[in-house]
Amino acid sequence: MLAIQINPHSGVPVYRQIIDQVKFLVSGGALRKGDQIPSIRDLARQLTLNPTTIAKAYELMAAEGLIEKKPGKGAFIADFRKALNRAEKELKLRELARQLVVEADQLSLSAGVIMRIIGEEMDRTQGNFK
Amino acid sequence: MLAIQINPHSGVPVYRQIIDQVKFLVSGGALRKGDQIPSIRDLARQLTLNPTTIAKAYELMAAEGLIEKKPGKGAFIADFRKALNRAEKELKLRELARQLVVEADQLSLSAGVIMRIIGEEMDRTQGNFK
DNA sequence: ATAACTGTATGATATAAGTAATACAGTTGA
DNA sequence: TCAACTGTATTACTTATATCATACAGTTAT
Repeated sequence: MLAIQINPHSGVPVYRQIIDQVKFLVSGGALRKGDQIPSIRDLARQLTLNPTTIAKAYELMAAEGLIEKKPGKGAFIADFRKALNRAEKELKLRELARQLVVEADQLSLSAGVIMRIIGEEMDRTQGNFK
Repeated sequence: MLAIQINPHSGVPVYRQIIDQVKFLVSGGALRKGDQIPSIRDLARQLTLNPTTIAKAYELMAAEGLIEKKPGKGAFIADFRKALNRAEKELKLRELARQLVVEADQLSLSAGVIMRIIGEEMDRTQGNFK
């Protein structure tokens, strides 16, 4: 059973918390392509939430290409890496990069520091970087 | 006069657009520490918006340490780099870095590609990186 | 075929976010 | 001093967000 913990009083919408946690689990390798995640209703019961709320999270994840929903079967981690081509991926990342660079510039952190911090975060993420 | 352009139909709240543009102008060197920015009421007139909306943007920028508001005088770009110490700065940046790394991992972009894109964005930003 | 499961669609409701109207209060500089 | 400027505070209004209740419709496996 998937270990999803939500905090209803965190201020972060629960549907967002669900997405973040699934992403985190995928990122850490706990969930892999093809793995089944709980059905909308199961997770709704488990978290004592309305199924519509879970459906919203799943809907958004499916739109991102993170999962695939199969009516009658369930929801599965998708091969989302193929959903976007190389150029689209880079564009998506570039947005985040620009945001980070602008922020870093305003903090007057040097290029070296920025690169070090990113490197450290890569190490911390148990993804494909090791 | 400050060149601030807002788009009321972009979906992005106008107070946020204002903050983003000021940050952009600071980042690009068009605004420097000590420079005066328009008074709340001036900008409100200029953009045909309620002063309260501008006040909100200024309030948030002041809270971030980006500007200083001086009643009776106006608002000025602050020496915000001194507002945070080194550790706080890095912590702030680390948050953005983690977000970027998780995203990049999910897109299965290599460390090399990530570093290249960030480098390119640094070049693009006319900040202190050159 | 049909019970038990999947996700889907529609509408209601409560809360928060964004913006505005308006009145307030302090600072400046002739 | 006082007119003309600064930012501030309170309140109201509108729109968007988040969640829920409930009914719908397709798929599966016995």
